[in-house]
Amino acid sequence: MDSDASLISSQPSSPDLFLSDEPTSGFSGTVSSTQSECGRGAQGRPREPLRAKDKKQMSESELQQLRLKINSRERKRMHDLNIAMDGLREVMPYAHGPSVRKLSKIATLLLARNYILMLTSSLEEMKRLLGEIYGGGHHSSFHPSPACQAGPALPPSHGPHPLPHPAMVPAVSSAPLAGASLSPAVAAGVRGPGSLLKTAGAAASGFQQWAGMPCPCTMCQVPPPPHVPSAGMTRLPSDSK
DNA sequence: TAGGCCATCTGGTCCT
DNA sequence: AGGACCAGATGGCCTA
Repeated sequence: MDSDASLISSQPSSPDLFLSDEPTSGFSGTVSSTQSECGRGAQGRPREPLRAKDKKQMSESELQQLRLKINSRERKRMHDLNIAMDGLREVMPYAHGPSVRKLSKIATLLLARNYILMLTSSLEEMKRLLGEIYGGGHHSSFHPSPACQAGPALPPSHGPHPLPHPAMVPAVSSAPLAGASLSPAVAAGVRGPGSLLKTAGAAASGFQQWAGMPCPCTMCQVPPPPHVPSAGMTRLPSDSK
């Protein structure tokens, strides 16, 4: 534990020092920029702990400089991750606004998963309904060709609901995220029940309405799919890691 | 005050 | 060699 690096870390650099190393505020937000900006020669080398030798050869200040550089990179990486997380929050069908507490990271991920499952289910339901409408004939207008499968299950302009979606809200803000093994706070998706929405009641009452109009999406047109919402948060085997 | 969430640092591992 | 990625540790902030 007492390595040279820990020696450095034992000298807590001031925040100013860290910030001055790289202006993260000016970062472009291109998540993949750090991966593609520098051309690196590809060569397979045996991985061995060569850092230890190098560290001993480096002076104290050089080590500190290296540490600051690495820390800065890691900070930027985490900032990129947070920006991506914010982008995910923006497209989630959840009430946004100053009066709404921001979803936590774990809640965002779980909600996103739920949302994807819901959309998948909606698409399947749409296909089924179209199949019924146009008859069961194999030459009906509805044929699940690859091109049509990418078709408009929802209008292209159908963005995220300004209000919590009926299929999403219960899963996040009140009902247990069907993962069950999550902590209550995480399962609630917010820091404390009822604290996410100051106007939770109003939001909940807007279920079948979408911006004052009947919601065009299939979730509001047809009964909720039997298997998705409740099973939305069932944990994958890999989740249990 | 305990618990949750988060940012940051850090060392290790993997990849190019 | 350098960078990305990952996970553990730590401390601060906030809320019930």
